[in-house]
Amino acid sequence: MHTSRRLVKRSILGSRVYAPSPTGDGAPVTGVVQAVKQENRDVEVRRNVYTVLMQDGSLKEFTEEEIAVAAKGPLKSSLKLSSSNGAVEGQKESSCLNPEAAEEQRPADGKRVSRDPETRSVSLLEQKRKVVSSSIDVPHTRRSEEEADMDKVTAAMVLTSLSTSPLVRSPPVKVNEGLSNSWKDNGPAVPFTPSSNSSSGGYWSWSAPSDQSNPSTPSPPLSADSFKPFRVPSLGGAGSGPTGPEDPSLDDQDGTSLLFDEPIPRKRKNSMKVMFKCLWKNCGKVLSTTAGIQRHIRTIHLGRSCDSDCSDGEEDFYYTEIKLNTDSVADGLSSLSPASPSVLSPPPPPPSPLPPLSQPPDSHRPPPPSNAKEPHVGGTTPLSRSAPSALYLIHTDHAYQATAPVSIPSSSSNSADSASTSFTPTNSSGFSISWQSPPVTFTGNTVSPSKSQGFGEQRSQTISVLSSPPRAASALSRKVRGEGKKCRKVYGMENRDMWCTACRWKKACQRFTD
DNA sequence: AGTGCCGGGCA
DNA sequence: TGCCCGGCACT
Repeated sequence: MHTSRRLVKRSILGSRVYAPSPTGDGAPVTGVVQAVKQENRDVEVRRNVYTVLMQDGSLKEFTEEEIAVAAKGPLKSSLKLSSSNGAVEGQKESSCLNPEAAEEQRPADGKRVSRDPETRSVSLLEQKRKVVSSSIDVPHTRRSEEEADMDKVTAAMVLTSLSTSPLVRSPPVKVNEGLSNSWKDNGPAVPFTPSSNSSSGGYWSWSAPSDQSNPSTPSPPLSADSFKPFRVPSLGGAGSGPTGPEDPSLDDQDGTSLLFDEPIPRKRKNSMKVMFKCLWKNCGKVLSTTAGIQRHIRTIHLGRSCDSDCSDGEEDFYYTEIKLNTDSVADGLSSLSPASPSVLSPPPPPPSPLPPLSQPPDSHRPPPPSNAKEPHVGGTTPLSRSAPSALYLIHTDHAYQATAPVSIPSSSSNSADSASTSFTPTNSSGFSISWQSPPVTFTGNTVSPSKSQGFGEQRSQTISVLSSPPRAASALSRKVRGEGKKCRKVYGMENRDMWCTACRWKKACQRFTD
């Protein structure tokens, strides 16, 4: 309501209108509204004067009534979104606004935007503002009705909310309706095109986790009813042209949607697991359910203790959906750090920057999970903090081999060092893993000093590993895999009887020692 | 998947 | 102790 009102008010510029002929012959002429100014002729009656650029290039001023009469109806305004020159063909008054909108135009509305005459040259920026403001649902609750200088302030607010909100929102349905009515015949002048929209949205919003320039509770609580209409067209809405209103449902099912409706677990690919990652600054909480992540955000970050029913939906801004390949990453997540993907897990540790200590400067740069779909979060994300830790483990797993007395490859010296600092077994054989959550992660694929073992077996053995000196002797004694010929290769399986006994017994070959 | 071989079971 | 094999690491 209020939103549309404002849109109406602002959108008159650029409208093509009929105006009385300046020659007085009665033949209406067309012109484009260039500016609106408000005349306060007396205290009570305020009237708008429209500066219209006539076809002949002259500028004329008309009162609202004059234009309205000439146009056979009240001066209607809709979003006159036009290309750069503001020329709007074919939209004229045919842009049928609902009576309510028309009514908003009346002088009686004391809150009409006072348009400075200097704005008669409608700049590109102005046009863009209109585009933006028409595409974005700015909840009226955030805006004061007393805003006098609407254009700039509104635009600023819109931009601000856009840039800070992790969620790109779509224009409210009402706006779309208006648009579809007035623009349906107007292909090129689509309010927003896929490119423009996605670019703007992608550009501003989400660098969220990495870009922490908007640390303080960025995005406003938007009214819940504005959610659904909005979330949709942001991505696919424009692809099919000016069919904005129909898009929502379609886009909602878009698998690549960045939007998260409450019933998230809809269609999931077999091997994909959907998690929800907290986007709060320095928080990387990953939970498996929307309820969980919302609760986390609500309680931890928003400081609200109440239940979800008193939520205004603000939590939605602070988490994102990520898809994990359950074969690899998710498994690592769930098995290595069981605490994280759990709804019931306690709140994460107080937000803190990534511990530089635990991360060797150059030895590892965990590639983001290939299948993890994240909304262009640059660099290391909270997720990648946990998931790649599996890789980390795998790397360090080689450490024990490197710590053989013979030589220590420099590449692994880092982990060896960190091992000595973070965890110091009796003989520093590669107990290096020292990243964030100490005990739990440690149980993962830690170094098995003596011999390789099954995963579960390693887990069960963790205690003993911690409590007793690793069997370094046996670990180190494991022969480096011989590269030379072995009995099996030489004689083949069919001549097994020709193998040395060791080979026959699956022991280290004694015949072809390296 | 193939290979090397460690750890452990069994007689 | 000899023999065998499960299973892991590595290629």
